[in-house]
Amino acid sequence: MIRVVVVDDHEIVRKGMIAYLQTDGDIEVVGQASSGFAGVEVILQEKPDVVLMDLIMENGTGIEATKQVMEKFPECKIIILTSYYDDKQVFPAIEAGAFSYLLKTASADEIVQAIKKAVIGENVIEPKVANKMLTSFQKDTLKPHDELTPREMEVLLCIGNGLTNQEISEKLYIGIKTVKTHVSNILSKLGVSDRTQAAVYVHRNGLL
Amino acid sequence: MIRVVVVDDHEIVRKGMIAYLQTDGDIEVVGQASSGFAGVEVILQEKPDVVLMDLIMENGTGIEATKQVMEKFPECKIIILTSYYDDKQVFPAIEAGAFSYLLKTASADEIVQAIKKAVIGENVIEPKVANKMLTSFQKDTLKPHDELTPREMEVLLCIGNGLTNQEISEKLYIGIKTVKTHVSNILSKLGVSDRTQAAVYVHRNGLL
DNA sequence: AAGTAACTCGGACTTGAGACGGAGAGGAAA
DNA sequence: TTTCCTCTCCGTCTCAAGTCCGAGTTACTT
Repeated sequence: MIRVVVVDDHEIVRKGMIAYLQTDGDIEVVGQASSGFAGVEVILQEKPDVVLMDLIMENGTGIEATKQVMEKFPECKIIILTSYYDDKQVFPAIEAGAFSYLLKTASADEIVQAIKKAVIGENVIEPKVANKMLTSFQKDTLKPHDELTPREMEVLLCIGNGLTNQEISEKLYIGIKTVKTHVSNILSKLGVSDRTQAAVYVHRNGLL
Repeated sequence: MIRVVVVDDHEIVRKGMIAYLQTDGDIEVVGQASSGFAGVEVILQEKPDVVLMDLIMENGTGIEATKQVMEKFPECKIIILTSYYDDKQVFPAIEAGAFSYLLKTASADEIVQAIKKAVIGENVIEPKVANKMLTSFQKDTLKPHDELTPREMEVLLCIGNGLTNQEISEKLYIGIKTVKTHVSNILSKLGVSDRTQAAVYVHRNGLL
């Protein structure tokens, strides 16, 4: 039997969730709470295998509750349930030690599956959230030129080939003023101060 | 006996040379001429083993004579004798088929040795001329930046790192005017038109 | 003694580069 | 619809860059 605690300040959500979970023969709801503060008490007392935790609550956020639980009871698998995938608290929740991260748009069955996976060590991350995480992690290894627009990249490569603004404007069939605008944007995006350094950047990063 | 023909428009040189060569028991002077034109006639008639040919003569140059002889009598070893090592006709002479290339500053004994070496297939090239030939051959594989002075190379590498003239002047403890002078010289030596192209050159040739 | 090459600097000059601010057109997403 | 991004372009302005000229200094070679 999988021992579960449900923490959510919306009573209707909490009750409904519990009712559904009880229909599954492998799951036993051993506790519930309507705030993060109360949730920590219940969890530390019942020592459940899995916790379903709402992220946004009136009395103490899910983040704080998660942190406190992980400090004293790190074996616990906390599944975060939230309404918005672009919530700014996604990453703090992960950092706090949440094990899985689901949206409330997920079907009841998905939630059950997430609980069962949690006990065997598999975490479930909502695709859109996973995407956000991925791009976030990549941001550390993100090269400055990745934020260049396609047109700017074209111009940058021209600079890397030693072309002047005039030559670039002729090659790309645009005005020299436009080239200057692109160059200015490129320089500030790359964090360099002139085209020569931009050319050096191109070759140092093997863009050619 | 080594059969030799001497071609030189200066009578005193010709006579002196012949007189000296005759003192060597292995050499026999079988003909002489005071112009390239006449020289060809004598050579084709006498079929000597070796020819001592002056490069600069009034009637037909040694170059032309050498070419004509090599066409009809290629086995002949023609030794070019000239006064100046930086003569512009050095390479045309070699191309025409001259076998050895000596300066008139060479000692009489050196000339005799050159003759004896010629018959056994060894050619003798004046060191300075050889040097000129070498650097000439190397010029094909010579990178433009090889002719940069050490200081210019320093400046070029700075450019390759994206430094401005001001920054270079501070790094090398010289005036910005001096930097500009170096940059100008660098650009013309590399055959590029601005510092950006110079920076590209640096990276394309792996100078950093 | 004379020549050559490298390094240094000066002044005057032209021009390309880049910054700054503004702006319109088109497309994609909320 | 509105917002946002991209691409496009304009004018103005400042300054670094580069050219062209000359010139003085070493140091090495002839």
